[in-house]
Amino acid sequence: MNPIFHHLFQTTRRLNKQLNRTLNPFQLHASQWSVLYCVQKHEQMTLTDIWTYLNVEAPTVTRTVNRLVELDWLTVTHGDDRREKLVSLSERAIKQYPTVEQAIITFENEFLRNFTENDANQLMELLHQLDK
Amino acid sequence: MNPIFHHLFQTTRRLNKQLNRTLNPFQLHASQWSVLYCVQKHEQMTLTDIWTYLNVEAPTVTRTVNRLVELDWLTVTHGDDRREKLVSLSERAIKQYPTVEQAIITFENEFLRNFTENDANQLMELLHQLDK
DNA sequence: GTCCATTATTTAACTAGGTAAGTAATTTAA
DNA sequence: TTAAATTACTTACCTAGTTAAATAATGGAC
Repeated sequence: MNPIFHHLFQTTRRLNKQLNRTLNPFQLHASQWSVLYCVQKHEQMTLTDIWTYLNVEAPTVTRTVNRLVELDWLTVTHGDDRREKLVSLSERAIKQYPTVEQAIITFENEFLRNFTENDANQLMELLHQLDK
Repeated sequence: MNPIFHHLFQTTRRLNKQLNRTLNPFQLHASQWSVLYCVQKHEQMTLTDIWTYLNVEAPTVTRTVNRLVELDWLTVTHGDDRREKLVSLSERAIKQYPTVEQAIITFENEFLRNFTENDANQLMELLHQLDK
């Protein structure tokens, strides 16, 4: 296995693990947060909007959204097209969002403490290069 | 969510997915391959050796090794310390290893086709920076 | 030698990713 | 206007990561 791949996998595993620990006080996981994040940003999204944005498969999002509805972070309504589910933050989520967001920002700064603006740009550029 | 994290997650998800597709003809998955790879490299490893090397938790390796034994890619024996499991490639795995390895190498070259030696070093360096 | 701490592995239960195949609503086209 | 194709989402089933707690073998202190 190419050492680059090995390192990529290891870094993202560690990132995910530490994100989970950060979110633990809120009973949230990293992937759940990424859904909350984009729903908050767009105010309202369909499931297709979400899985397209996050670049994961539809069934993954179905499951995560259902869980977040159970946990009262999300609410779901229907629009004119009755196939679609319209997802938005619950009342409770709207109240708690800033607190969670602050914990995430603090964590991100810690995780990137050895990263300059330039390092960040370089990394983005290199990852982009792999996408082509 | 910081765009760097978003991109890191997306890139590794895509890498994993494409690795799985590459390995599909051999009825193998990416994580299973990473175990075969390090066992082949070290000839014989304990479970602890494996999860330390791969930097994952012990139960993950227990499960993957069991599956690979079922699929006749690995064989397990016991040493003097009867708590330990000594893992090595099966006869079948030794025969088929070069074929799988070649498929992986071809895939890696394709995945990294836009990457120069210098890009690779830069990426390694940046990931290393995040580990500190 | 016996008791206790440590080490190696496992089990159980959860989240999260994937594919393949299914259902129901909508759209297209003849 | 109805039949076929497409779209949105779900269900079922697999791999793979995690934590917490259990079991069994080993090693050390006395």
